[in-house]
Amino acid sequence: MYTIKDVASKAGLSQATVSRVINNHPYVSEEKKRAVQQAMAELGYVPNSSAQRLRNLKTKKIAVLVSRIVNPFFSQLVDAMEKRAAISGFQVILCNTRIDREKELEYFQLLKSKQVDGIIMASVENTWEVIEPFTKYGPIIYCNEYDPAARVTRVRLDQIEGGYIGTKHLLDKGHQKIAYCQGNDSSVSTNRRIGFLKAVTEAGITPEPAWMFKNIFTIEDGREIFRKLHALSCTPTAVFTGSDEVAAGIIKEAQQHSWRVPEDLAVIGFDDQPIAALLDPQITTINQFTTDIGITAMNVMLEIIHNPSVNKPQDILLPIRLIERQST
Amino acid sequence: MYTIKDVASKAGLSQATVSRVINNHPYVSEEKKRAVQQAMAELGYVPNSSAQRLRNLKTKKIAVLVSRIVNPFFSQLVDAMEKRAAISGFQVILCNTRIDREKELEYFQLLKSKQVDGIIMASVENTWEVIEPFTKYGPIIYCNEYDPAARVTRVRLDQIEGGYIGTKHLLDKGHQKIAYCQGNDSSVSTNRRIGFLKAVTEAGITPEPAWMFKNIFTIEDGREIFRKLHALSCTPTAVFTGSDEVAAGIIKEAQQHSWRVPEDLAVIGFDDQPIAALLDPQITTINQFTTDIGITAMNVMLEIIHNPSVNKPQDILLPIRLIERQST
DNA sequence: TTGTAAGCGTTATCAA
DNA sequence: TTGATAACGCTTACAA
Repeated sequence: MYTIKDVASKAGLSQATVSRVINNHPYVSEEKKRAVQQAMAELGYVPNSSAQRLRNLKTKKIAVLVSRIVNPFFSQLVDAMEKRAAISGFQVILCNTRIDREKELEYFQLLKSKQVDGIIMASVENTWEVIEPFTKYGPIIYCNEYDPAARVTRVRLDQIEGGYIGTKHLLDKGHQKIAYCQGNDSSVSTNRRIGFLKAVTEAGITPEPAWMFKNIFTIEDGREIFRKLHALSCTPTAVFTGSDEVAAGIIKEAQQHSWRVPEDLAVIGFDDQPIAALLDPQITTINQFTTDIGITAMNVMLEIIHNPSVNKPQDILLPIRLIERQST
Repeated sequence: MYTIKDVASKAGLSQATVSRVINNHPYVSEEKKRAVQQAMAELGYVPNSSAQRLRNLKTKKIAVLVSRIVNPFFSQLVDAMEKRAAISGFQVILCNTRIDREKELEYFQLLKSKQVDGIIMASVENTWEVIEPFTKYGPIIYCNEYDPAARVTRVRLDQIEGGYIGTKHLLDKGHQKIAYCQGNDSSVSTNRRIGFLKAVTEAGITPEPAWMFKNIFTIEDGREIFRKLHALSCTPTAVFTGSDEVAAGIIKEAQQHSWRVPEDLAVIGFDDQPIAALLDPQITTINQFTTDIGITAMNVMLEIIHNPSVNKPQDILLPIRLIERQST
């Protein structure tokens, strides 16, 4: 492995001059600059980034925490973030928490030990009390998560609105008996439920506890939900799922039990994943403009890193939209 | 930010002793060990990893290169790898090349500049001639890619067999006019084509050039393919797609043109992604045991990092299997 | 415009 | 069993 010293002696110059060339400093004569560049090329020299970081305390890396990378919403989000980051020469470290509090905490050490310049949390497992102490080691922002207690910048959708318009749509279609699925007790799920409850309450309906489900994430979870509903004496006529994957699972299982969708059971998804437009019936869903969220969040993070004084908690809301298809 | 110096003076000991405690060296008295640990805890000290790396030339990070993270095959693969890596205290850096040669090359700098301990290539854009020079900076292995010229360890599936059994299945169903889609000219695609050609040739069929398509990746690409086939005077009765996403696109577009699948057009996918079992008709596909590939590849990489002398090119083949559903 | 040299935080060698 | 100190490779005052 060649070092800056090797380049310097090969070019017959000092390390300082080589360093200046590497970092594009002014006040280097064209002639020496060329000599250095040639020496670097001949040796195939690449600066040791650990040494650079030790000096600069900058890593040009951003950690993105997601709970389930296999969820297309998250992989699309990470894709968008990575694209934006690359333009500014930053790399993304994918941190897959698997909905695990402890694992999330481990990832915070990345910030503490200066392995990343900032953290974007596209999922949040721990409470703000636990997370807050880490903010002094570097910027942390929330993306698509909302915790009223958290004093951080967040880029998000109005999930209350999302829960509301989705439920309102089912009510408008004449449904009175509506089941409700959600993931864990994240802010996203909690706010969607607030929206859901707001809509049904406005319609003068009392939500049925037996139709409210938690910790529902996957296609298989969706299938399970249908089997549970099917076993009840009194079944709902519609389901708000909070996820296209869950919706897909419910729909397939329902069809296998010879139920018609939406006639026997209306199902509404969330996210507008590719799958939503492919099923038969196509799934009515709520579009989150995933790419926009990712790019916006990364923009904010890069801005904060570039100019830490802008790191005042902001609340950036992006639009949300119902996409009516055939499953409702 | 606290350093080892702060811990040392707080504990009234030398930096060397603190370092020994951090690294679990022998010959530290229990008493001083406790003193150091207490000092570290009180300060909330975390070692600066850049400094550690500069000394050790170890990063505990592995770069995983994929061409499209939004492809569920890759996100599942990365998920499996990350899971295995985490068990050994390693982190995965997700490198999304977007099928871009230049971008892939940039990621190789990670190895050269000592930012990762190794690279797993789940996609390969450059030729072996271009990649080979980087192998002297650290271990590089191929995962699910096969280039006969490449002198690297590879964990892979027999893609020739995959192409063969998929095509054989269509032939067994009585199809004589079979179209063929593939991605770019990667080894995966190339080998599948070899298998495809082997099967049709054995059946005494001459492949029709107008039915052979390249650079087909997405659902939308699949839709486009159907429109192209539809416009031909002589249309095939079956399509080998090389991807469940592409298969899904073809099927949906065909249905929108009132073609029946599989009666008017049989379609076979690849990967056994969740989507394959959800469409109507469910997609016949070829299972790649994604999780197994990911874990195996990561196992191999960790072993090489742990003991570089084992880095002799091996060829590890994992099983492949046809999953017959309704689209053929 | 260039060079010298100190220092970033850690670990390993050597001496005590 | 502990401590002093020299690296690791790089950047940046400061001096020339």
